Amino acid sequence: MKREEKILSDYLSANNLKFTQQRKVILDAFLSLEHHVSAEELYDKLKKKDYGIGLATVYRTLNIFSSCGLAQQRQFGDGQSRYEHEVDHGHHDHLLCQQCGKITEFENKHIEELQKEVAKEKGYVVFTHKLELHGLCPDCAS
Amino acid sequence: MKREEKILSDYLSANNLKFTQQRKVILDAFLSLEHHVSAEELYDKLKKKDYGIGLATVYRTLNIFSSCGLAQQRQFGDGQSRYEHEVDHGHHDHLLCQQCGKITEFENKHIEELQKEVAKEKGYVVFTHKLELHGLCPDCAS
DNA sequence: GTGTTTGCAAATGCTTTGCATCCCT
DNA sequence: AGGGATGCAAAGCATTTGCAAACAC
Repeated sequence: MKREEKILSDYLSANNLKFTQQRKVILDAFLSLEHHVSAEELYDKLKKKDYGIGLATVYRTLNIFSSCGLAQQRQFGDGQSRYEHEVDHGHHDHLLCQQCGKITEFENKHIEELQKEVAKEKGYVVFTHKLELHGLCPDCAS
Repeated sequence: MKREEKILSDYLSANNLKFTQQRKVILDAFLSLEHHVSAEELYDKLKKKDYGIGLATVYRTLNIFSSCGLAQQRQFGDGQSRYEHEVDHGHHDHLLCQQCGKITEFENKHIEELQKEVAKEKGYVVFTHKLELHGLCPDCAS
């Protein structure tokens, strides 16, 4: 059994929820897609395979994935939520192209240390952060 | 005439738009409120004064403010947009309390320099950025 | 005057919910 | 058997849009 499947399965049984066909199918589709998937995109992918899974179920399932740490929900300002895999995919931030919509990930330990300092100065206890750099990707910039 | 009023007035005439009563009233109310106002909050404030201004007009006007640089639109993930004054209020980032919703601003030149380095490494041209630190404010943390 | 703006209500787009039925455990 | 899960359609929100009347220039 895949690691992600075990995480989901454990979470479900711990909360008296059920490991249904749909949840398994949606998990596989979610993992097979690139990062930053919207509910609609996931639903479209499933529709092609004729599983008869409804959009509402996709939303409900993605919320479960968020709750058990399999996915992280993000909003980049285009009006819809996007979901990212969390397992085997450590924390990172995003570069976003305003023209073509491309999303590039990056990580910078030094920035994160400075964030901690800022939080400390202001007396905050910080659990997570979001950093987005908006501009043009290499292709669109040239 | 206030500086903000001149900015709006210039923008409107440059675009063949009109400086209406409503736009003036909404501008004053916007400036009088704290930062990070939602359209609904601004509308509620105006409703109390019985100007008869509709919510649609508030949205339309806030979009104009965004276009002429008087306001910046932000989404903190609670499902609605918030608008900030931009004039006399340089760039900054945010600390957000998950418990009470308090928003604290900060600025850190060093972090911004590192962001530029990251962008350069990845070949991006960056125009703006958003950095949010999510956690507990001093009051809620204790 | 004329073309923009307004308020209202209706429409939109994303997401959630109610409900009868279905399916895990 | 029984309580959670599903699909569908309807409801909810925040935001936008269509339209006739009102207004700025």
